Amino acid sequence: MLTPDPDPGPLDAVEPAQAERFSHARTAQSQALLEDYTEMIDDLIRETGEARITDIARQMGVTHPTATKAVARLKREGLAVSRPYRGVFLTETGAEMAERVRGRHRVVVDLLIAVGVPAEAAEIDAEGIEHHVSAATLRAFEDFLKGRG
Amino acid sequence: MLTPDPDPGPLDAVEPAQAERFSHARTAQSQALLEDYTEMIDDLIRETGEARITDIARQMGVTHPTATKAVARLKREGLAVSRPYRGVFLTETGAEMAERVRGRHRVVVDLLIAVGVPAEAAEIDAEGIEHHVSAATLRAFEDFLKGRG
DNA sequence: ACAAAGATGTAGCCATGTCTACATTTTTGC
DNA sequence: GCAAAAATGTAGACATGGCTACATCTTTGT
Ligand SMILES: [Mn+2]
Ligand SMILES: [Mn+2]
Ligand SMILES: [Mn+2]
Ligand SMILES: [Mn+2]
Repeated sequence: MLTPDPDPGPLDAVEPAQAERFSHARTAQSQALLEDYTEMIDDLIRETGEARITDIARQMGVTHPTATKAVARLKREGLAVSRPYRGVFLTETGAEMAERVRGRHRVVVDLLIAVGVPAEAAEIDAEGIEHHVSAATLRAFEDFLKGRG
Repeated sequence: MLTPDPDPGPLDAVEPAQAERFSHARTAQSQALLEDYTEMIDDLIRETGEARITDIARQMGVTHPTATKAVARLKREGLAVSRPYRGVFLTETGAEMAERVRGRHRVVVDLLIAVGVPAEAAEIDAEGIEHHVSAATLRAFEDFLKGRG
């Protein structure tokens, strides 16, 4: 192809950006499970003093081997530690993630409610939405909420 | 355990609802890929007259075997049809999904911008957020936007 | 018409995340 | 202290969604 641009068509210019967006969304999604488990384990520890595999599984709505595998991934990624037949604990990194994720979750729920989403729908949808809220978007949400005191 | 409620703890009441939310988010996520491919194939057909595997792959930012597998799933779910070495076409069901998904995507982007999210961040984040926006939330978004002329 | 280039198909690898089934360990209740 | 119950571990199946490598078909250019 010696003429590299034989009528680009309306799509060619937008293509790379769109592909990048899809790719970005896939990456965000791959973090979602880690974020949810981390936040939830932190919740369990705060509220019950420990996070057992059974509790984690029940809270996530999965079977216990699924929870075990998820915790294995958390450990592999340096977010949690655990020893056989003992509870799961967050590393410092994990605790920081839990902190950050909890705050973002709350802001997302509040934002949804602030624009008129019914509370129950806000709670449900936020659980998925939160993982795709970037730092820039989070900041905008916070500013919007602030301007409503 | 004869005493089935030996101090419920603050968490037990909230547990089932939370598990249900996580479960709901997982289900929504399993639809995300179908929605994105369907919308995007419809875009390609509108703008270039057809949707070839290579174009689909490039637009999604994946390799062509990945696109082929995704299209196989679309066909299996009754959203698309295709024949070897020919383009991909949407069924009536697929076209309806594309229509719905396109509208929701636009509303999500507009809502994000309306609450102050920078346009580029809105475009990026919407690609992931959209799949977790329920009918109730979408309606609220539309109402909010309406009340802004 | 035909060779080269491009598009598509297909096989098979890997990682993730779900499950069921079964084994083992720990905790509980008496 | 010990048997039963509960919790945890582990194996292995299945589905999904990425990828590379290679085979085959179609389109293009001369
Ligand atoms: Mn979540
Ligand atoms: Mn959350
Ligand atoms: Mn999307
Ligand atoms: Mn979209």
